[in-house]
Amino acid sequence: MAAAKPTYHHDNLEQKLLDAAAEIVASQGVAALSLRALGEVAGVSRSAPYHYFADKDALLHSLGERGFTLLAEATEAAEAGHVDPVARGRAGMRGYLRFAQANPQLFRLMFAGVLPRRLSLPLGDAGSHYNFSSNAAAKAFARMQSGVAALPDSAGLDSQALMLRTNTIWAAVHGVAILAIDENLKLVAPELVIEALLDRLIS
Amino acid sequence: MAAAKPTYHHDNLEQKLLDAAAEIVASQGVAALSLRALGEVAGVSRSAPYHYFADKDALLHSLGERGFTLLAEATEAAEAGHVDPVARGRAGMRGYLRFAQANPQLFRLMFAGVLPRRLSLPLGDAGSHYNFSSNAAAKAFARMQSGVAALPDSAGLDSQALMLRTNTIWAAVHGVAILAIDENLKLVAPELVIEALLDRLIS
DNA sequence: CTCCAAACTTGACAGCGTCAAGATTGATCG
DNA sequence: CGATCAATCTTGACGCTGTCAAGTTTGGAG
Repeated sequence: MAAAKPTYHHDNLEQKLLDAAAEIVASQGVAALSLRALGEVAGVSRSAPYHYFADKDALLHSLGERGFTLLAEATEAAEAGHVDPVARGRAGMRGYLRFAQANPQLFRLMFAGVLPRRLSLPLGDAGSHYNFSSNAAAKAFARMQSGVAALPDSAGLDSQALMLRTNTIWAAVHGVAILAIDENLKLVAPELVIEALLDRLIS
Repeated sequence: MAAAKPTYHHDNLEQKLLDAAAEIVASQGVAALSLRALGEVAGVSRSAPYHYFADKDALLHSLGERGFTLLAEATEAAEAGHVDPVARGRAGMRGYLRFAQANPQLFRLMFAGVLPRRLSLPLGDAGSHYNFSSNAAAKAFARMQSGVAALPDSAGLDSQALMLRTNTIWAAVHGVAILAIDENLKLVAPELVIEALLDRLIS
């Protein structure tokens, strides 16, 4: 048992706070996350987080950022081992769905419009900009885009057409993920819906 | 100017409250909706709503219910005039997207997982049940399903296959709508994405 | 005219995010 | 070793929130 008395210096409290916040969100949803409960879990007072996050929104933003990094890792891991671009693409999309199912509360947080302060980030090399709620999100999208570019049917597409195709596939898969975690696809397994979409969209 | 003094009996205060709440949500988002502000707008005290709604969640639930009714009306209006099943289906989906774009905050509320107390409603005539966050949502889905059933490619599909196809189309369109209202498709017009999906999914 | 149940208000409480002011600490320098 | 300081964390306080209990007003029935 560590001291129950106030301790003033921790190491890496920022990470500890993020971990605790992630656990609360995962288990009870974003609505249940209060700075006071967070402090209690992290063994720290209610306003300690203000030294690392400007306000609660900034904390949620960091949580979302982490989420997009995890999402990118999950799809990357799902693609690993596949060499055929079509197989890779399909595997990645299945990974996207599985991530959402495994982290429903986090996924909702990432896309529920809760995240403030969207960033305008340079995307690709054309100097075009893409509004994303996080830096990691932009990277994840860029990865996805290069995967789509590698598909046989994408040969010869100009950048605008490639962007359209990437958005199309993404939107479809994302729709399945969102509806799946809200249990709105109950009568049909989400995996079946994903396969049906991939059959039509990826080749 | 009506009396500034407390008035104790209004007519149809429930509707007045819902209207005021809808306006606040539409203009400032669900996070800005407080019962106190609601009471002020409706010219009533802070706890008057408790006579019509068990709590704030119940009020949000009613707002969502109204949203699904409006969504159903919007898609129905979009389909009106088209006789060809394919044209009807495509028009309905375009209406779905336009509704989301015209009512982003409401649409988010309907699908953000904010809505509590999902209902388990009988769907169709097979005695199967479908979890929906509102009664009107179930009706809207049933309408959509009958539209999909009318498509030429749906001929001979059993109920499970038909359900799969409905879910597939819905998920794809819903994904576009959700990403569109969060401005994540900025580099490509959402309308283009919808058309690309309808080309692949509806025929 | 009286009375009552429904409609609405007021007072109060705990919990929330946030800020200002104070307490504690490990590190640095004489 | 002892003093000093900036970084770190706590405590107190404020206004806002959802919610409930108790009180007030009202239209209508008897």
